[in-house]
Amino acid sequence: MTDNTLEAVFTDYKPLKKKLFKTGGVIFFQGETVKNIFSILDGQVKLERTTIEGRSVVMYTANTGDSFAEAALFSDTYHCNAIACKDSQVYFYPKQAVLDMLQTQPHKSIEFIRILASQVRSLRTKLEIRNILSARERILHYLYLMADPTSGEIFLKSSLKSVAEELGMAHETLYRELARFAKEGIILRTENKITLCSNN
Amino acid sequence: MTDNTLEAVFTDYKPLKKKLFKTGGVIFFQGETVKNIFSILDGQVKLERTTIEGRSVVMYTANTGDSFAEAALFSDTYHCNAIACKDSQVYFYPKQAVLDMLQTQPHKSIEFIRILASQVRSLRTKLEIRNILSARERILHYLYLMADPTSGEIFLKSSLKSVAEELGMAHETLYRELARFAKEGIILRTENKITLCSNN
DNA sequence: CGAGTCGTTGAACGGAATCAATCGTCGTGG
DNA sequence: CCACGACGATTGATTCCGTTCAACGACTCG
Repeated sequence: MTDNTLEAVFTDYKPLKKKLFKTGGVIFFQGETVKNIFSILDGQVKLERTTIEGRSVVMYTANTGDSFAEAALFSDTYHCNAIACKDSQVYFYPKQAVLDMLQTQPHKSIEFIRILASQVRSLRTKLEIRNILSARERILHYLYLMADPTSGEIFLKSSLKSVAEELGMAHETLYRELARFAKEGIILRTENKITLCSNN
Repeated sequence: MTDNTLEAVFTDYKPLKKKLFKTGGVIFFQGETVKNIFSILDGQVKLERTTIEGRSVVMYTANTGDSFAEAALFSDTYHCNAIACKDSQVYFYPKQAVLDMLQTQPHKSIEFIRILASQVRSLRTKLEIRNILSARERILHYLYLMADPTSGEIFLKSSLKSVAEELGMAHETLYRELARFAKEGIILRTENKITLCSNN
């Protein structure tokens, strides 16, 4: 849906470096010098940081087609760890080459701005959802935002468990509330589709 | 701290439109055609959306120096409402003029990319904090991120109440936990400063 | 076929929201 | 100038919602 890929920016940048990371493989560590930014040809990568107590906190989960660490273009070191959570094919874009390209090719930088702007909007939406304290209303608002405006249909691309993670709640809570919504007739559920029943 | 202002991008863009909005004044509504993007000379503006039940949810609070609605550059309509929550002086940057400028002046577009990248990083950090379910640990992690790495000092720029809002919890909870931290000797509190006691 | 994961539901506990009351400060207008 | 209202900070009491622990079926994959 959101077209977050850098590939459009790099259509004619041929000498791409590509590398396969096994599940658990480290693309970079927090504090390392920034040499590249990345996009995922296929797989999944988590950006995470460690808390004082040593627990890891997920900042962002990048999927196939997404780019990540673009924000590091203007930073000397990475601010988090990047770990492959599936076997992943990852493209490397050297930082300096990217900066040069943006400097010299206006339409590429506009495209890059478009991608970043789309990321900003998507992140704001996620934060907006988190600003709702009640789990029930948070889920409802999420469904409302995700649903097709006319049909009210939501096609689940990912597992409910990862949706729960995105919503910032225990997955059990999501299951329970969805069951309750279904019982109350607010939603209809099939295999991988949820339909919002608009009875206003 | 984060230099989110657009002014650097517009140093030589003279014919600025500036307007004063009283508290509660509407800069734009969701659904309106995008004509401008904005920055705040002085004041505070909330970007919000309405839920199905009619409650308003804050997406973003922009303060003096911040720009907002830059993500709307690539959108036909605004995706949220913008309301002044203090009397605010707001700069207008016509959308098309901005796009033209980015197209023609590479160093400006690089600067714009830098601003957007910084916003992405800041939003990711906020989201990272929200991924911690326990209020206690969330506050602790927030303090850790905000503190000066060497001195452990945190200077409170805003009210604790707005910090609580940013952390996504009731303000009473924040007060209580801070009091508890102080009692446990984890932090030291003075008027507008919190110091993390590093006893690892 | 067993290990791993998702989806689902139950039970119980605890933590965080909510309601409420007080105090101090600041700005404003009569 | 002082009273009043608004708001932030703080703390207490209570309620309830959501986490956590637990158990089970279904499914996939090696």
